[in-house]
Amino acid sequence: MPPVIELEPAPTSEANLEAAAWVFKALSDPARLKILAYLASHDTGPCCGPEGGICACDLEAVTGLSQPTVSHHMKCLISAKLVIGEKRGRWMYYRIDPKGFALLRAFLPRIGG
Amino acid sequence: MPPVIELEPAPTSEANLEAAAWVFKALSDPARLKILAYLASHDTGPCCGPEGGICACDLEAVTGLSQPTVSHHMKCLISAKLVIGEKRGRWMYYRIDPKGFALLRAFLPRIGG
DNA sequence: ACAATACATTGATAAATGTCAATATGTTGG
DNA sequence: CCAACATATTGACATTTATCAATGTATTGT
Repeated sequence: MPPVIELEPAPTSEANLEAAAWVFKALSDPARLKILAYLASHDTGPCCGPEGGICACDLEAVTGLSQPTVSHHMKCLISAKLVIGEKRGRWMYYRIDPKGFALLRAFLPRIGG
Repeated sequence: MPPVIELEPAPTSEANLEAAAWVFKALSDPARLKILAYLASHDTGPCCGPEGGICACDLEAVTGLSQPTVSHHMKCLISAKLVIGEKRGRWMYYRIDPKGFALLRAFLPRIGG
């Protein structure tokens, strides 16, 4: 169960360590990094046309993983506030969520980065 | 087994995804984040005096974990190039390794950060 | 050389994770 | 309403992970 991810400037409290750890864990899988890299570098995918953006089936193609596995990864990325999912019609469109990355940028200096 | 972590500017190749994922995985545990935060904010610890720096037994006190568990975590952080360990006499002294963080800073923009 | 110290390694165990097949849910077109 | 489609959820499984107790290794002080 994901911790509640607050976006405060954050002392290094226990709760903040867990929130940051959760974001890092979401980033600790190559498939999820590949998904993020694709989202970060494409506004549209081949599946659902140039209108919508990037949908789940695009990400199946990008990763070579099964549909349930992609769905699982997206849930993980969304829970870490790294991705925003928006349902339009039958499709889920995904895009980068800056909130998780903002948390990372705020947290990294506290651990040496 | 950890991937070989290269420090090249890095296209989003499979090898680079795995290297970055390995660093993120090292950061995905609250105990390791607490260790890094301590290393980043202290030049010396109470155990081995003001001379040496921060040794393993300092980190046992900081984390409340057993000695083998701390040793395991340090091995993980070192393999990700987030920490440098130096043995002096009986003690292992640890400090932040900038290389892992440099890899992160180079990689984050590729995934939306 | 010996005892004590500091850390590493091994072995064991419970919990979490990534994956897919099967199934369920919700949406659209006819 | 019904069939087809896109995605989510569930269940199962193998793998990985975090943890500690027990033991091993290396270094120091006497």
